[in-house]
Amino acid sequence: MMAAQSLESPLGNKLRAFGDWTDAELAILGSFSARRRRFCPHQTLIHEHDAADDAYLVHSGWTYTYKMLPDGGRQIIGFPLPGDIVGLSNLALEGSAFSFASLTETEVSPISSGALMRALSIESKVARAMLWSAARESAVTMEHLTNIGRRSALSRTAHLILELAHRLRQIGVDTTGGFACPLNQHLFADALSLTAIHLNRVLRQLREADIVVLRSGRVVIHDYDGLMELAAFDPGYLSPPKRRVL
Amino acid sequence: MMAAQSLESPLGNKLRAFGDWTDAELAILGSFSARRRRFCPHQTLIHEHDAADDAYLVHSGWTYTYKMLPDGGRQIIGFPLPGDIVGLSNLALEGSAFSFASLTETEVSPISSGALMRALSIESKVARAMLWSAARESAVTMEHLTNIGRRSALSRTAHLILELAHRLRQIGVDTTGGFACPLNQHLFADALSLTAIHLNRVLRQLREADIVVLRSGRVVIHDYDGLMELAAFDPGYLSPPKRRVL
DNA sequence: CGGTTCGTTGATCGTGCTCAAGGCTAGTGG
DNA sequence: CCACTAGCCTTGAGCACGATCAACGAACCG
Repeated sequence: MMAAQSLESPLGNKLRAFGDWTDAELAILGSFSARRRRFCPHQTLIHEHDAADDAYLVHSGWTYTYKMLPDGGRQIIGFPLPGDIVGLSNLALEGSAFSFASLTETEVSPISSGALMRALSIESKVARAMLWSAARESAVTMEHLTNIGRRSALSRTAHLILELAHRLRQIGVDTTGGFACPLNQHLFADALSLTAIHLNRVLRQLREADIVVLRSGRVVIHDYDGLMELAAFDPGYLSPPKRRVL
Repeated sequence: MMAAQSLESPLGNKLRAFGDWTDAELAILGSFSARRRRFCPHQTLIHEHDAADDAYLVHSGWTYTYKMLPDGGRQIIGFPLPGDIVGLSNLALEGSAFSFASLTETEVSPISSGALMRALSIESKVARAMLWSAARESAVTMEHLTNIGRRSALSRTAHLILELAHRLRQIGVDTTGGFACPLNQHLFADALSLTAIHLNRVLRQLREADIVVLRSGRVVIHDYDGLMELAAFDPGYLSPPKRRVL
């Protein structure tokens, strides 16, 4: 009976294509729906930057995930619908990369990291590290999304430069004052959703303001604080968790 | 010795924050680097839409991931650096959500789905389904990124409407002719990185062209083919794999 | 009723695009 | 040594897409 329920749910519809499900497998899937919680419209289930100990399987209702910018801008990442699982990647992160809110009345099942790990039957540090790695990649993509969607050309150029500097530092490259960078302006432009011509003018602004200079395969940072402020950069989304997650 | 090597590599630097690593754990991590392949600059390692049986751990060099649009536009998703693992999510997908290319000379280790699953010590259909779910979410976000970065307001509005229609259909909602949709124009605008005012004008265009109408919580599609063409929509990234992956 | 939220329209402005041209530098061959 | 090429970078002029500011209308609800 629980089995039947599973395959007739929105999640079941999505997963039907995976072939036949044994009763044992359906029981595990069904266990995700054990606890149910109901939310009124416009409730926030996950706050950006907060620790998210649960992911959520959506049963009914419309929801949305989003990021806010310091200036009040909002970038909606997506609209999770019934059958979607929201925030799997948060389980591997110290703070959520996005906020998650109900749009209509919504019914969800929280999925704890413990329940997920038991369902996947994994419990190893390597697994946690891999999942963190995947989760970080996803957080970086979301950051790019809000960067391109809601920041000015100048600000998002600054943001990308800082992202690269921080990621290089994490793998042991000394970036004080700058770093080697083989990107030409065309690549940069395609990453920032600008034309190479306009990027060029942006780089000139950064150069003339004595903030950062790109030339011949090298990024030279003259005013790190100014760059951080321009970009409203918060490196949290790149860092490995300090406390044990998953 | 392999242990020492592991923690001094770029990946090791990133993962050091996970605490002490036992020799056994380091051996598994080290096994990811067993096979190595070298690539000249500007080689394509993963083609968008192609099956990607391997993920890649980058050892050295700069690389980039991107999506192309029919009109020749390119959206760069990110710049994987040494220590990053590229394409984990592809292992759960039938076709890669992006292309992956070397920028400089690059050294990588392919990670097969088998190797990954052994490392995570999982082998269950539930796990595959969960990982597919996470991978699809990631593919959707990348699609949003290129949508916002490289498409006109009109085209990306059409694209989002089609995404919602297809996802609803996957969970059993009948969307022929339209669907119920509680999004107001402000939400839509924030998802599309437009102002609500401009979105309103875009919606008027779509209405006056008899393509699609949004009104009072309902999307009515009058010209499905026209909408598909406007959006250059390819639903592949939403579908569950038809062949067995992972 | 007044208040609120949402949708609609107009007028104007500006960021970033397009088209076009020219300037560097490195590499190649005379 | 110079001529020539090919990439890449730089700059200018004009344009357009979408933002901003400001109102007003419609529906809903206390």
